[in-house]
Amino acid sequence: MINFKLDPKSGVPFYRQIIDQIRYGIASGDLKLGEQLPTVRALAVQLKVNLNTVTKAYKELEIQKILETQQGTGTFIGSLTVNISEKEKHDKLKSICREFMSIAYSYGFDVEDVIQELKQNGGRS
Amino acid sequence: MINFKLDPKSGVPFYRQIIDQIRYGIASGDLKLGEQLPTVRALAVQLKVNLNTVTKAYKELEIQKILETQQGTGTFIGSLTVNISEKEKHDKLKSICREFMSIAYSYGFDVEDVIQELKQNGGRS
DNA sequence: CATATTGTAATAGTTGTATATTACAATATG
DNA sequence: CATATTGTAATATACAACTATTACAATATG
Repeated sequence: MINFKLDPKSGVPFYRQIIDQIRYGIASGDLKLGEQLPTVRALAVQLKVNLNTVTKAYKELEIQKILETQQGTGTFIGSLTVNISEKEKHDKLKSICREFMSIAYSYGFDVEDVIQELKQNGGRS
Repeated sequence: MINFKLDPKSGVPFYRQIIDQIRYGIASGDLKLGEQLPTVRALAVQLKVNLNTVTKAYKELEIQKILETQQGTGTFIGSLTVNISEKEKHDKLKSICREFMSIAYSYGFDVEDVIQELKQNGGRS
């Protein structure tokens, strides 16, 4: 199961964030074939977004055969193997890091400060 | 000087990508105080986006005192100083990093991945 | 069978993003 | 001074994203 998390500051549409997290979850083996995802209503409540937003994400993945849905039952991981290219992964990492540093910089931190902190506490503190 | 690049697939608005790249550039030492940025028109042409889009990015950074602009002359990296106490600063850094990593985790990236990326694009100068 | 649960659909309204276009204002340059 | 260059402003248009709301359809459950 994924620990879904939305970042409102990222500029990335919510439904895209949901889609990506599911895709990355499958690709990394974190989500397995047949596993049930949260219901559209449950995830909407959890993420504090509208029902339609979750629905849009699930539906797009269903069209891509990545998810399988059954009305009245739920939404499940389909059998389609998800491959995420190294380039796409790297682009995503870059995008996340840029946003990270953009925020960090606004508090006066530079890359070294952040690296130092991450090395020390692993972001857990 | 930054090698600006937009990723239309990322979902991040163009103007936000421009902002992030500039802030990242400063935080990584790639952009130095007083350095001139491309003119709004030049960057618009280079990135193949509308003049207004670049303007929006520059203007927001100007409001935040990160850039300084002079009509007829150009746009330059300003001197943003942040004054908060050391303890407050460190607490902030910790909380930012925690937030960073929780998002990175949801995409399957770990601390090492992030550190690696930050080192790559920050240690270049 | 009755009811709850799950996904689906449709409509309307608001906000944000980006484009195109035109024009003006301030500064630099010859 | 004349002109080019740079940032600024204003308007209109189109589309995407998100929300709110209501209702329906298919399946599961007691």
